[in-house]
Amino acid sequence: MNVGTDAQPSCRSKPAAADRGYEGLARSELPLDTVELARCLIGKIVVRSTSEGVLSGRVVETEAYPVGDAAGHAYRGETARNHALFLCPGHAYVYLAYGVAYMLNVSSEAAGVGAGVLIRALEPLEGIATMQRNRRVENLRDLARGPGRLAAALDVDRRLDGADLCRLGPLWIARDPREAPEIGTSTRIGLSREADRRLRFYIRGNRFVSGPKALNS
DNA sequence: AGTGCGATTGACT
DNA sequence: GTCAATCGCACTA
Repeated sequence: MNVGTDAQPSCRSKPAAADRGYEGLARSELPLDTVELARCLIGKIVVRSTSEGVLSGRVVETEAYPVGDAAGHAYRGETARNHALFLCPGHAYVYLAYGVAYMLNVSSEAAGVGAGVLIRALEPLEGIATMQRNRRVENLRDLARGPGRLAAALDVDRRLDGADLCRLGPLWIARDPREAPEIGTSTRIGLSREADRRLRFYIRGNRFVSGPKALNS
């Protein structure tokens, strides 16, 4: 539980070690601003390192939950559950939605300020066979299309809440050498409050993006 | 202590 | 397209 929250000097970690050809993202490269971070994370690579091996995928869809957003979990202040949202940028906030699916978020804003970015979908890259086993699904397109599916594919749950994504470890973020993708914008998915804000970002035309057609144009 | 309700998914009509 | 599953949290009393 709560990997990397208390004991580690988490806001000053040295980043950027390379592993398996990926180059880790330094915390200094992450925008403090939640919406900017949501855009920045598009096209980055999430790397999950386990005893089974390495799983990875390219981020193709995110949603921002900025300061003052009534739909955000930090809206009513800090609690035991949402503590990780109040860490400095680049920490994992993982929670269980609907009692059914884990959601992987990246903390944003300065330490002490609660906000974050939900990662909603990945294009699977490495460890596809393991992801297929984790998800009990064969179809590549369905492996990590949706926030709960993504977490299941990567074997992410509350154990990784608070993990520092800017350090090599069980879960971290890397650059993608590919050219920057074209990013689309839409309203967020599955909300009743703040439903009209266009805080969802995705790679245009990417088949691993979740959500209805109407939101993916 | 009890209730309502999700940042979803998978099964089914 | 509809809908139940399932559980932790926030809120009321």
